[in-house]
Amino acid sequence: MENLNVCIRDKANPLQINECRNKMAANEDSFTQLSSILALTGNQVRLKILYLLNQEKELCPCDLSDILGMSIPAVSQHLRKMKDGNIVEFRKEGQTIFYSLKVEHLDLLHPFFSIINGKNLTVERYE
Amino acid sequence: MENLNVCIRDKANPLQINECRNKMAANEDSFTQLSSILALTGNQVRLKILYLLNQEKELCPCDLSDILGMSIPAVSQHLRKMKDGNIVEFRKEGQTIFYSLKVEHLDLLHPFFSIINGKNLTVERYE
DNA sequence: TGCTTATTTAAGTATTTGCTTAAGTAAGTA
DNA sequence: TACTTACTTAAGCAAATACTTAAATAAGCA
Repeated sequence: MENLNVCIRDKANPLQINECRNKMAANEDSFTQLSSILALTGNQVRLKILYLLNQEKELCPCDLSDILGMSIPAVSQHLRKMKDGNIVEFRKEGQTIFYSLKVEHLDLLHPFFSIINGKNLTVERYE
Repeated sequence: MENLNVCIRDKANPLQINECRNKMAANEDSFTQLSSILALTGNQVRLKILYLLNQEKELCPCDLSDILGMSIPAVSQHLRKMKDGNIVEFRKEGQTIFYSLKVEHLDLLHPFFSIINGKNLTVERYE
């Protein structure tokens, strides 16, 4: 970035800017991690898969393909992304592979499911 | 999709599949809306902007450009997406435009800010 | 009025995404 | 052993994304 288009208004608070910059630097890793998880949920197909896994406990690629009306490789590739992103896991039973949500990030995901179920956000606790 | 690669195992529960399919159809709009909001948060730059707006109440593109170390047009385009997505709004003061979070979706966003601040939702705290 | 400042918009581009089809793997089954 | 079945992986491609630079807009200010 050349940044020739600099804003030089004197109302800006350099102290505030600097504090913000430090905070960003300090939390760089958190932003990276969280945004990558949210990117996984920010796709309609994957959000549906996550919702279904939450509701049905576990499902195989075949079932998901059937429910979502899309090809098995397409589903499989979404599952791989989420497995790599550490929000789903699987177990094998014969040649069938059952996917499920990892407990680790359930707290992040649960409010999303509540929204979809129509239980509005403002009441989003469920203990 | 040609779906030649169909799974035909007999263990599948057609009743379960069908219920799921109905549920997906019934909530189609919710999935579309929520995933599009989550897609906005699933970008590191935008997540940072949202975090900063939450913390500083309001900021102009110029400040954000300065804090994030990126060009003003780049910031402006992210802000536009989020404005279109209805999660930020703005007010004008002279030639300066101050962006802020829309209250409407604060409940969805707040847990993200808590995670970044280290107040983790789950058990993995470290204080 | 003309010049500067703050911001947006537009056009161009490299990268990423999400599908497709085809091929590969691995666990039953005959 | 060979043939299914369930799934993954690879390659290819159209569309979307996120930046870049340059031009446009619009609000002060001299």
